[in-house]
Amino acid sequence: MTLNFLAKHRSVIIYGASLAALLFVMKWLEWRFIIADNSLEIYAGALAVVFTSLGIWLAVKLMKPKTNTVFVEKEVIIKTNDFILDEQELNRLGLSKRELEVLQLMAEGLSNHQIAERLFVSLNTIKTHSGKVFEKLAVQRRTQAVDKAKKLRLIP
Amino acid sequence: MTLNFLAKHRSVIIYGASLAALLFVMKWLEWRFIIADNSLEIYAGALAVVFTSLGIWLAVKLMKPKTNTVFVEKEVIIKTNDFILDEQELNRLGLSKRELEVLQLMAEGLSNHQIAERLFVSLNTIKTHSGKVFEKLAVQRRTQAVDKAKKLRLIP
DNA sequence: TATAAAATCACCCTAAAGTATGAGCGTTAA
DNA sequence: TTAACGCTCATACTTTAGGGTGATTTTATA
Repeated sequence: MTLNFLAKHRSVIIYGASLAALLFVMKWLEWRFIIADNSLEIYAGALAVVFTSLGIWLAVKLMKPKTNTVFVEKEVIIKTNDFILDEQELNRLGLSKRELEVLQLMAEGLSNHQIAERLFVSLNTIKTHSGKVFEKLAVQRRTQAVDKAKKLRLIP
Repeated sequence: MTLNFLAKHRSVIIYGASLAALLFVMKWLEWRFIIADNSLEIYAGALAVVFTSLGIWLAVKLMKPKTNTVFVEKEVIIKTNDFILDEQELNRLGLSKRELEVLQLMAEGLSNHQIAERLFVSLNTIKTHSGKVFEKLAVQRRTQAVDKAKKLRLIP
C-alpha cells in the first residue's frame, strides 16, 4: 500500500524533496552571503539558474508524451460469398419460379433424372422445363445455361 | 533574410528578451526590497517561481515533442475477384495440362465437338480426355465436373 | 536409352440430354 | 368468362455424352 503510493507519486515526491533541498541550500546561501555581505546578484543568478533547471527538469519529467497514432492497413481477404439475385435480369428473361429451380439443380450437376426425383415430377417435365430454360437463355446445352446464368447472377 | 533569421531563432530571441526583462524586474525588485529592507525570502521565492516557470516554458517550447507512436491495425477488405489456381489440388488429383484445358472449355459450355474443333483434335480424343477428367474428379457428368472444379479452384 | 506418362485416335454400345409436338389442369388477369 | 400462362406429362425422335477397350505416337524423365 505504502510502496504503491510511493511509486504512484514518485515525481511529486521527488519534486517536493528537491524543493526542500533547494530551500535548505537557499537558507545556507542566505546565511553565507548575508554574512559575507557580497553581491545579491550572484545569489539571484544562482537562484535563477537552479530554478530554471528545476523547471526544465520538471517539464521534461512530467510532460505527457504526445501519442502519435498511426493506422496500419492490414489486408484481409474476405470470402465474398454473398450472392444477390439479379431480379431485373430474371424478369427480363421471363424465367418462371420452377424453371429457375431446375436451373439451380442443373448447376449443382444433377442429371435430369435426379432433378425429377428431387422435385417429385417426371423426367419429361424436367425436359420440358430445361428446354424452356435453354430457349429463354438462348443456349443449347445445360453447361452453357449454367455458365450464362452464373454470369447473369441468376444463380450463385 | 532578416525575417527568416527572426523566424528561425524566434524561441532564442524570445528567451533572450524574457531574460533581459526579468533581469530588469530583478533590479527593480532589488531596489524596491533593499530599500524596504524586508524579507529576502519573498524576493527569493518570487525568483524561484518566475524561473521555475521560465524553465518549464523553455522546456515545453524548445523540447522536441516526445512522440509515442502507436500502431493500430486497420483491417481493409480486399475484394479478390481474381482467380488463383489451386495447384496443390491440381497435383493431388493428377490432372494433366490437356485435361485441365478440356475442363475449362467444358465450363464455358462448349460441346465435345466444339472443344475438339477448338483444340484441333478429334471428337474421340476429347471424349477420352473428358472421361479421364470425370474419373479423376470422381464425377459422372460434365456439369458435376464443372461445379466441383470451380469449388476446388481448378477453374475460375 | 529404356520407360512411364501424356496425348492422340478409333470403334462400339448405352445412357443422358435435347427437340418437337400435343395435351390436360389450375391460376390469374383482362 | 375467356385468354394467357405456368406446370405437368407423354410420345417420338435426334444429338450429345459417357463408358469400355485397345492402339499409336509423342514427350518427359530416370
